[in-house]
Amino acid sequence: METFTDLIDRDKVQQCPKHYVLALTDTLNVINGKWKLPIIASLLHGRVRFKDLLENIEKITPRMLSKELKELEINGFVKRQVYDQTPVLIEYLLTDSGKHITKVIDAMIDWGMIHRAESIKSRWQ
Amino acid sequence: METFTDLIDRDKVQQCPKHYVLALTDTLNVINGKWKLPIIASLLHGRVRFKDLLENIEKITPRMLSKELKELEINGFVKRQVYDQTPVLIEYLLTDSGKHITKVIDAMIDWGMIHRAESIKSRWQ
DNA sequence: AGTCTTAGTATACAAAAGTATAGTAGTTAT
DNA sequence: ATAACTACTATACTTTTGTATACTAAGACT
Repeated sequence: METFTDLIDRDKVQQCPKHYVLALTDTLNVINGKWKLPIIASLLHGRVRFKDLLENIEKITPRMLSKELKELEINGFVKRQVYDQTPVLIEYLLTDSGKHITKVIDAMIDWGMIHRAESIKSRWQ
Repeated sequence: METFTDLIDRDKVQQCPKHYVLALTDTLNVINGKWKLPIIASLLHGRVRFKDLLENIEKITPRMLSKELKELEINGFVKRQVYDQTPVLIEYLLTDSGKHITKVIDAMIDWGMIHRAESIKSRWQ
């Protein structure tokens, strides 16, 4: 597949297709904000309950957790599963799309680590 | 190098090292907000002047452009070069780190496009 | 002297994101 | 009857992010 890097290399970025821009802003929306990545990290373990997320993620309030989970669900990133027991059991889990975001996270960590190394180096030049 | 995906696969994410988290938030800080990616996209063409950025990036105000460029400069992502001519010429350009962010952008576009395809599919199931 | 250009800054405001704290509904346990 | 647990919601507030509009400084141009 043709990548963004390819487009840049050929100095064609001005014609960067709209579906690329859409895909990019989609991804940004999914990971952006203070709590999205911590939530995703917690869900990568498997199915988790509201209460456990509240405990695992330091300092998040129920309001923010509820809001973010709703957004992630609407965006098809997270599934909310209700088990009709008593007491009611509700579990959150990542969809397949949700699981695949690790590729993006890897690329981000990769860049971030190289970038840190380079900014330290350049301070001593 | 050990990736985030590796950590998840081995169910070890709880011990996810701090430098990974730092690298990840660094990257997120660089690309998030409304204007960062449009500015980066414009700078990928080469050296650009303030005025040209104002024209290339639709609807950005000089205040926001100035603010974002300063942040990107502080983060070692962009370089500001002053040519002592008359009239003064100032050019902005990406550092090497800045250029390499295309890898992250590629991963994001990739995920975004697959995710879009999957959410459309799942609507008809 | 007045206008143009470049590269911004200043001030005030609106909107979005996040925080703090308390409360609710439906059980279950004592 | 009262207390506890789960999964939230409500209200009010603060902080951050972004917008609108106008202005400045320094030289060049006429």
